[in-house]
Amino acid sequence: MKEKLSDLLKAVIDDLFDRGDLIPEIVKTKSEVHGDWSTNIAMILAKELQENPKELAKKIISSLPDKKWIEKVELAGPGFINFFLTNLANLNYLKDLVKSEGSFYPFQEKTKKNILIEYVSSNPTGPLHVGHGRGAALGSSLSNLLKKSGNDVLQEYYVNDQGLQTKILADSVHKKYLEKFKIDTSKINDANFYKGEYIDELATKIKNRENDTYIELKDEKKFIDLIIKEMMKNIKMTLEEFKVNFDSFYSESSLYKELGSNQNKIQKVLKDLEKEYSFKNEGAIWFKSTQFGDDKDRVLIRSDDKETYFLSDIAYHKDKFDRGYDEIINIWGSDHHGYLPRIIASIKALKLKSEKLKTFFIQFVSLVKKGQKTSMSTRAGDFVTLDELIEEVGVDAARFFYLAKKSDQALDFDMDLAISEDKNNPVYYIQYAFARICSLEKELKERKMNFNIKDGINNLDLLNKKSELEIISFLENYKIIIEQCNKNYEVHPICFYLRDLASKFHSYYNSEIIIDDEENKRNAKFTLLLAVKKTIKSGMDVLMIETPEKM
RNA sequence: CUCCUGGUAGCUCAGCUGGAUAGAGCAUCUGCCUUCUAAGCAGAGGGUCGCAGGUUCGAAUCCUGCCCAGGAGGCCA
Repeated sequence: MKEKLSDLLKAVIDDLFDRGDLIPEIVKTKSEVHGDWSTNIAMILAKELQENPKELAKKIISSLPDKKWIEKVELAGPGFINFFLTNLANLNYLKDLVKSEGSFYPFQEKTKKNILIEYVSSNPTGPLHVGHGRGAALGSSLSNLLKKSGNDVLQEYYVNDQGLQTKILADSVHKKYLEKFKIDTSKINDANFYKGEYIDELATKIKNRENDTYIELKDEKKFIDLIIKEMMKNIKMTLEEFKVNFDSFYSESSLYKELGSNQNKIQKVLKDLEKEYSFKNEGAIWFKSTQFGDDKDRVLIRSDDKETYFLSDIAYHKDKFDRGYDEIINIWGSDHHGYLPRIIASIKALKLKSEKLKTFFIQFVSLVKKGQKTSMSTRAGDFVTLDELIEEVGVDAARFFYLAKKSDQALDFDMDLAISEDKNNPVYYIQYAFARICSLEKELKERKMNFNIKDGINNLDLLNKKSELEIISFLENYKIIIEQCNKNYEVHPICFYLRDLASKFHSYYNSEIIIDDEENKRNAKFTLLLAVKKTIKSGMDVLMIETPEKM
């Protein structure tokens, strides 16, 4: 409908003002006194043409061709043009929705994009915690959204299996491992070792499986690889449980592999940068990132000749660009925001198109229980790992609560609310709406009545109560929300929309007998409910949250 | 000190790419189950959109300054 109105207006504006390039903004009205759709185009033009907006609006309105689907057009307020459509026209969206085969999704991108999205990428030095969960939920749902909209999406996890932290991890496990053989480890300085229970568990596991093979570390690299592999195994299990499916795990250490001609991806990128944008100072090699807007220059090779994490990350980003994506999305924890300028600087220095890179930041998560924020420390009783959170509140609630808030805002995760099984909990509230519709369909069958969609579609005009017209109109908002989400790379509006839709349904359910004695009306009502059901399913599918048929 | 995020109802948050009377939910108060799931619904009260300026026909939304909260500023990752 929006498109039809937009085309209509565009033609008129081109005619009157020779401004066919102007795309009029058409919005759904908030109040019915303003009609169904509205545009502020007259006020926009007024500014440009230095004319009275009301006069312009009048001119536009009188030039609009008569259409049978438009009931009336009104000039309102300072120059709004409000469109009132016929009830029949307002049913078009609903009809298309109901007729759609299988699952429903209202939006397709005009030009398909090839997108790489990287998220979670937590260091394999510990299990995923509740902070990672937020990135996991957002990244997977966003990927899903973009995919459904017709893009090719590759989801990638960057594994930091290289460098100091991995060595500390391996040493931490090794110490515990030695202790299993009653070997004296008191001389080992474990001040910065990882301490969690998982370290001990891993040591036990390795002892049980490999026996005393690693008491003497002849091949440290092999031991580190083994540890990382085990850590990643657990992380992958958690992700799978959380419905997060990566297409690719990109290992940092693979960047160090020789490509032939005695060079790896890191050395190659270093060479590129050294040509113009590097200098030596105090034994280290620096990148002149200040030339590209960074606050200070950054070290690429430390004075002990080791590569910095930054350098390998440049190589990683270069590789992402080389793989030929139209868009490269990073979802990072907000504590990395200061890191972005130097990455952008490196991309520019390598003469790559930095606009392709979109980085989104996720703010911190704190858990709230009985009104108290629980600290993120590993103290007993605190829920710190994602596994524990899932066990406590379930996958559905966890995903919803993560997703229901703008990601660049700090999240207070209300555990008690997430567990509650009543209308206070939006997840249950939405799922309950879906289950209620399913239950009605079941009840209909039990009463030996069947639902005839064709008949329902033909009798939709019988739905003329205020509550019915409101739902019919609101269904179309879903399409607008989905479009907006694609444009802004966000999913939280879907959560809010689904809650509102569920609310409108529950209200309708309470005010109307759905299983109407009158057959035509009954079919029309069930057609409307089918549309609600399909829309809830569609939204929940994007979020990857279950919609049980019975609760 | 510099740079990011944010500050909207008692609480948790939408709205922020400028538009019509600022929206939800929770909590509070009042009603609704012999009727398709009360895991629900209807109604009421509740606001200097942090503060002060500016831009304009119009500002919660954009700009500037200030206040408050959280975060970031390693040859760590």
